[in-house]
Amino acid sequence: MSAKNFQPQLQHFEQICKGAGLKVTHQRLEIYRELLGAHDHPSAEVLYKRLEKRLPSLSLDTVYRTLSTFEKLQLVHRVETVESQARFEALTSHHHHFLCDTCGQLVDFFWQDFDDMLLPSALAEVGSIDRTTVVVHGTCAACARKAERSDTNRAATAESPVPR
Amino acid sequence: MSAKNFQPQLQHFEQICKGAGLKVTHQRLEIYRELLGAHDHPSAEVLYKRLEKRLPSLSLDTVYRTLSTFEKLQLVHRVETVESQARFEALTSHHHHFLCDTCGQLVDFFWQDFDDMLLPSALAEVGSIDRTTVVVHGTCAACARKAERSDTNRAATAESPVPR
DNA sequence: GTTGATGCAAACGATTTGCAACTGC
DNA sequence: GCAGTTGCAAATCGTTTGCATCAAC
Repeated sequence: MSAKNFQPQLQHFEQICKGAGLKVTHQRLEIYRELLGAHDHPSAEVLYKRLEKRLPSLSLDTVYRTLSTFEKLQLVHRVETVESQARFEALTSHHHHFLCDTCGQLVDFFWQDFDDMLLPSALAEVGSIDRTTVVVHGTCAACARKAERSDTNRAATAESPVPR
Repeated sequence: MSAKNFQPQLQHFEQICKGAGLKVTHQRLEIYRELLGAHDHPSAEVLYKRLEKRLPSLSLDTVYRTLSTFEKLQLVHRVETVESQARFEALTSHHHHFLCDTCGQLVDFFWQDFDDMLLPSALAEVGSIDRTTVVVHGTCAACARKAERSDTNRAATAESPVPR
């Protein structure tokens, strides 16, 4: 699976930790490495299950605590879903999310035209802005196939204007 | 507070319920009315606290159950935050959210230029799209004032391109 | 009168916390 | 060696569920 080494990212990781006065423990290193190799926005629990093979003594609490720490360090993002379980991703290039409201699958996508836009100027008085994401809700192809019913007008996709 | 009557919306509400074969109970009516008048995206618990003055026998479970029902009926939206508590809003005209990462305050804003955009065509193969929202993360003016430190370069706001 | 809705209490699942043992620096 | 970190167990919090009672149609 994740046979990659991620040398440059891991060096950056160590620098961030040391810069913040945090110890580079085995657990932190492995949790971060796992998240670098994961592209499915795993939850704390999913990460834990994957890691316990490599780190038998690891505890779920540590995964939770470590992810919170990483979030403060801006090493990972907590992803917005509407589920009860939070899901995480290591910081990579800026992207947006398609979220299947049926199965919860998250798909990343890029959207340069959006990233180049100016936000409405009215936001200036609301506060200062850290980051802006688009969340597209819908039904993924697999779920649509499963639910194939008499729904004929479900074809609204990308070549029409943004729905609602 | 919410002395408004919302006659037209409430009639629409009754029609939706009856159309779905659901009884128009006192609780459902009042929960919906409260949400119509609330503009702060209350959580189930907050709604419950506001309503128990008017409906002393109301139970929190009913609020949870009723909100889930409303969501299925597309009468309300569950709002994306990163907190543990879900927050709700009655459906109105389409808008987007500014979310203060410090205090959790949600501010609605409108963005016609965005709503008119075409989504990236690559999304067509991912699935069908129901709705698209922009979530702007940042620090609201009040929190920024409280945290006023030596942060000088916090001025990035609306007239610059979308961050990241 | 039926059927679905409510209130209550108990269960549940995700996340957090206090504390003693441990480990990186 | 010390401060920060971990693992464990217990607590917490939001939310859901089973069931008997109750109210809308």
